[in-house]
Amino acid sequence: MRDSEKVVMTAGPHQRRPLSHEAIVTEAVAFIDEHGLADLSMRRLGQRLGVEAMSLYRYVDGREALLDGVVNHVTSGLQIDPHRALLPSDGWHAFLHDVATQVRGIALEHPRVFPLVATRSPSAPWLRPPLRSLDLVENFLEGLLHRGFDDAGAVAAYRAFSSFLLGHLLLEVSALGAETAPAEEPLAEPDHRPVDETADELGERPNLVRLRHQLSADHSSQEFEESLENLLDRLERLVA
Amino acid sequence: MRDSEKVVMTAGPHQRRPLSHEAIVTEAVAFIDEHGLADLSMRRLGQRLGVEAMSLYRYVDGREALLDGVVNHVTSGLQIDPHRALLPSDGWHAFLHDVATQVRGIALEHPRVFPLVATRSPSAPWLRPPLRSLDLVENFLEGLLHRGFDDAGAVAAYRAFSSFLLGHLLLEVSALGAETAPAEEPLAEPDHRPVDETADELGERPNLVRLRHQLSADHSSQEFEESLENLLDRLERLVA
DNA sequence: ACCTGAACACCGTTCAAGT
DNA sequence: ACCTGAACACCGTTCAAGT
Repeated sequence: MRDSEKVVMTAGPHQRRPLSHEAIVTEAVAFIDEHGLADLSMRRLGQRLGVEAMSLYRYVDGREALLDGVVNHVTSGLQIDPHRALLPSDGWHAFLHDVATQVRGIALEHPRVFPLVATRSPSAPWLRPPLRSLDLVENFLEGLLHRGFDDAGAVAAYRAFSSFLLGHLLLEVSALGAETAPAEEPLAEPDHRPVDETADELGERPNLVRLRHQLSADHSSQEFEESLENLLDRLERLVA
Repeated sequence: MRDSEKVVMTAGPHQRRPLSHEAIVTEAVAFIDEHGLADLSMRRLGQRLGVEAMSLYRYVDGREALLDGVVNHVTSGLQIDPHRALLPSDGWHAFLHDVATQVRGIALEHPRVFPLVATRSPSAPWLRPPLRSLDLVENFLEGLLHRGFDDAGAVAAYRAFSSFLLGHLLLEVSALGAETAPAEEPLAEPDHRPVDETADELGERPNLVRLRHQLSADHSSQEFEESLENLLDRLERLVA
């Protein structure tokens, strides 16, 4: 850790609600949202809860288990009810659209947690991120089967859908990081470079120079919807 | 770190080739391939190079910079030559297929490094994982423009392509992790559970019980090819 | 029952000192 | 020029001891 980013985390004995697995995990999520995963330590988390780090070990099984808890916590907000109709004219189309929108909501609410959801090893070989719990997948499959998919189709849809969500949402939160990360010390040397400051870095790369604004432009919502529609079209072939 | 997984890393003073940025990064990649990112420390990496940890700081700017170096190193193997024809009848179709295959090759060669490629914040807002360097993106865009894409089409293709690669490859390496992770202590209690050992964990989840083998089955190569073909079809609409 | 002090084996990083 | 010893401020984790 460089000296300039040494973290002091002065938030003193915060509240001192009764400790519990739930309370600890919730606070860990809040911490990562604010400071990022790299700054999360058992000691600092304890401090935020008004307790010494060692106390946390009564409720969580170490740091790795805590991170599993964090992933479970953010994904447990998902409501996948396989049998309730979402609209008058419900179908698997609406069902998948709803699940996709919910997962995207989580990713955007917790952009610094989502990479964890995307990259932690699933706990069983039949689970894939980002729908990584037994209940979530059971309900997801049931929702599709209930709406006309056969077994093979539902399995194929689970895979294609997982891959779609991972790709789009990771790209989206990664773009969020790219905008905020370079602003580490925004007040350092306000303007010592020429107006077109990026010309130097980009150098002899004419396409990048010409297209960098288009490349940075954010159309993630539309792209998400369009790609999702495309995926749904593809899945038409799988429904029995 | 639980006691059972305490790492001893007994590989003594390995070689003692002359230290350099390149040598250090290369060894770091090898280390992550073998032991995973969590076990990589400056001290252990120094040990592997026959040197004290402090010596590494002459050549790399700390651990975070080392990880950036690791990401650059594995992606620098990519050969994106925008103007050389890959086949007699070259076109953007073949060009994208080639790039996709190369990136997939990297992910499968370094499954424990790829999550880093996928999740580290890009160094500029016009870069997206997994094609995260200025040269890579410049060549990628040039390759498409050279084969008939206009500016907007090339930018849209870059995005769709990035998302596709991220999703598929992360899903694929994540599946690799799920198979190896539970086998932490494979000799502990060989068979004390009933034959259908998974029935307990899966509980009242009939779809999972019935489909778990299909869910675990690996068809990643075919799925990659098929989804890629689908993406290429979609991109037809973008070419001028 | 719940929390802590003290301790252990590790970290990343700096820097004056060695060769 | 290149490497190291010693030191500093941190880690995760255990466990006997306190209340």
